[in-house]
Amino acid sequence: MTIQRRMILDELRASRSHPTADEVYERVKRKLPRISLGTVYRNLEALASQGAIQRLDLAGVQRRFDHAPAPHHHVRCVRCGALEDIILRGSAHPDQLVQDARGFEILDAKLEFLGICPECREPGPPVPRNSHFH
Amino acid sequence: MTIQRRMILDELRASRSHPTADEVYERVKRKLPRISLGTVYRNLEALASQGAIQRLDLAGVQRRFDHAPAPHHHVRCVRCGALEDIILRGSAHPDQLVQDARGFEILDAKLEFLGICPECREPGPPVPRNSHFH
DNA sequence: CTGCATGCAAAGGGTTTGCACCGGC
DNA sequence: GCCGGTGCAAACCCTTTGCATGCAG
Repeated sequence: MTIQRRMILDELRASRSHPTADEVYERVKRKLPRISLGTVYRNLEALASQGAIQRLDLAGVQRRFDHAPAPHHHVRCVRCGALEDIILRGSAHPDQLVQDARGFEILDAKLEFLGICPECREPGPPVPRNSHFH
Repeated sequence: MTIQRRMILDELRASRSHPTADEVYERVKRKLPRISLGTVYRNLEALASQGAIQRLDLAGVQRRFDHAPAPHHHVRCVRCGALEDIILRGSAHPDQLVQDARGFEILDAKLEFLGICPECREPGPPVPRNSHFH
């Protein structure tokens, strides 16, 4: 556990926003100005593979990282791209949703909701859209 | 509807495999040797935005394209990366799964299952793993 | 001393874009 | 001729990687 890895983990835990690697990099750089983006990627990867954090590979957008290692689901705002945790009604095994699995052995499911966040629902200046958010 | 766009659409419809853009490119190139990858991307994008086909932005992998414009769900093999359509038990609105939406207005959900495909379940030479497939 | 993690920069893969050209109208 | 769509290549973004250096144990 180097000082870089420590700061990266702290920064991630201090943030609720599921930051991207370069967001983590920008924040950690305030305290460790000589840290490199490569180091951030390497440490995020290492932390994820040891189960301390979670990689979020979401549909069609840049990868994000989650301080919480346990799997859970997310909502993404289709206007501004904001990403938040979401709470589902039940925690049924994905198998229970499947009628015909085409012979696959189902291990897991990735469920991402799309919607409009509270801020974007309010009237106001239009948020610049990004095709990735659809 | 240029000849290029026609061939791209035909090739996609002839394929069940949800090909990537470069796979479409390789296949169409057999009949139109001078077609460029840029043209393939532009036409896939155009076809998708006019609703003739569907872009699949899946979690953590290269984008794929689906000849079927209607939304449906998929299974991805975590070993070989194969992607197939899947049939769910019901067609409940995603809202019904959500207990706390954090103020979001839920519009849609992207649901992707992960599993092992029939081929990869059989004993045999191990399929080279790709970290993207997890 | 040894070795692993770092900083740096370059490479890599997938996708988008600028631009000149072409071909149909 | 006009104009949109093309081919080509370069640019782009995110991510990974090779390498020499440096710090920790």
